[in-house]
Amino acid sequence: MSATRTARDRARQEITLEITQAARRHLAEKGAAALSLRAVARDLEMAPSALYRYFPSRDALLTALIIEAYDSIADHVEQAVGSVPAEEFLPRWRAACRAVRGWAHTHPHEYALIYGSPVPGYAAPQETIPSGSRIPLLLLALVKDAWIAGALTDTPTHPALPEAVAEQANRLADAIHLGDLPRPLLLRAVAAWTQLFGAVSLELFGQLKGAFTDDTPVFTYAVDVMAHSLGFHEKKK
Amino acid sequence: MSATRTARDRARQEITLEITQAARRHLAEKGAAALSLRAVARDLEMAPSALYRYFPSRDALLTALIIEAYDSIADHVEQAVGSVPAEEFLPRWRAACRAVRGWAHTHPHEYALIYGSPVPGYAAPQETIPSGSRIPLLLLALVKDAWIAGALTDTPTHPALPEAVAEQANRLADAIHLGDLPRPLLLRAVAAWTQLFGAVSLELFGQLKGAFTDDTPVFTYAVDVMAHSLGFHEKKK
DNA sequence: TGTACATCAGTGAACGCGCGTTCACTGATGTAC
DNA sequence: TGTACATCAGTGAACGCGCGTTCACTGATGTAC
Repeated sequence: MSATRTARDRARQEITLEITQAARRHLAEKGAAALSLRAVARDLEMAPSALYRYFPSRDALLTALIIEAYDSIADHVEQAVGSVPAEEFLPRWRAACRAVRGWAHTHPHEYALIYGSPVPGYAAPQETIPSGSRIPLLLLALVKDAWIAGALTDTPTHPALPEAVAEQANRLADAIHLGDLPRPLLLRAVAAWTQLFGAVSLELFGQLKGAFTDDTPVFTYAVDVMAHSLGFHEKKK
Repeated sequence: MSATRTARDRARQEITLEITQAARRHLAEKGAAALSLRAVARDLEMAPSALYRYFPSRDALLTALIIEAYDSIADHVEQAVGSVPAEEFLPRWRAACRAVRGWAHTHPHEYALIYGSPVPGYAAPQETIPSGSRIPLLLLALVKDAWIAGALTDTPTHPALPEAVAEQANRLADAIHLGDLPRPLLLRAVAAWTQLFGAVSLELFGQLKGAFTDDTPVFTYAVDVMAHSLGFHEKKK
């Protein structure tokens, strides 16, 4: 029967897991470029050819790791946001940003794999999109929730939206069901997203080296400036 | 005499140039990871070992390319900014941002080399810092000039600067002689810088894929939002 | 429950590739007298 | 100006490395009767 799990099935699942775990360890320690099938096989004391029973190619293994990494950071952010009461919008926003940076710092190579320069000779397949979209969707949802709850200060109307921008904003809003979320707010949320990842990337990739002795307060402040520009604010007591 | 240039000297200089040019071509076509000494040597129809007369190692060649790339983008931005009258601050800002994105689009692999994930096994030496700092310094100078000219609207004071942030801002201002440029303004300029590169990187590295059908107007709008948050504005006629 | 065959995991050797770097060498260019 | 020696560019072979992938194979597990 189809529900019966044979010993083979079970072994297969376990070993697949062991392979991705070993691969993730290599990725974490040396980075994506140093990740080779042979190295993973050595780690597991298998013949290199044995891995081909589990992954059809190195690229397939890479894809699995990319999806894992996206899910790992998204889980981390979700968990951080979830630990703040739902109506505390500003703290939720801060928690999300802090979680992105925190994960990046504890998983630098994984971060580089998904948000750094594309791996040479590797084209990310469609399968990575759902996991890769989780964080931007989460950030947009956070903004939308706050807006619906009436918790944002008046959205700035300046600068006015040129036609072409409004069109792009409408398309995106339709695609991901944002309803009538004000378009300037939507665009600011996208900008906040780009800034968040820009700040983390520049820091992690060494571009900020020398500018500050401690990047943390600067990042935290930048997050608050972003939050402010989105209309988040401290609750009145 | 020391001023005399022998044929050997001249040849050496020319060939060094040919090597970096060939290397840059490889970099532009296939990316940094595919850049090998042997491939460059093949291109120039030299023995691979001959390159060691010009560069002590592959890493030295990479360093040369990194510096070239930083200088290339900085030249491009400087030229774009320079072609706008000095007192037109908002147009200058827009020109700078557009130039960064434009260069990134025409030189994607070079952009990835300098602003993407660090090349595995390669640690950027100190020598790259002066060239790498040119753009941030240029952006900060632009903001400072506008401020000195009194061309910015009142700098927002909210959110207030926590002590730790003020300290970092002061250090940076001292280090690069920004005088009494208001600290919130300075920090917003840094944030604008991170957003600029964040937007370009996310777009170039494929994270925005699917969100918009045309990224240009969205980018342009984001630049104007940034400019607005820095106090840039259209001149009154 | 027992047997015959099909499926599948894993092995080990091999292929063909490209890489950075070293080394002893040849021959041309530069320099001191 | 001419000669003797030193410097340096470039060659070609070699070293040692690691990689992804293929293939014919053995032996264990699963399945149909």
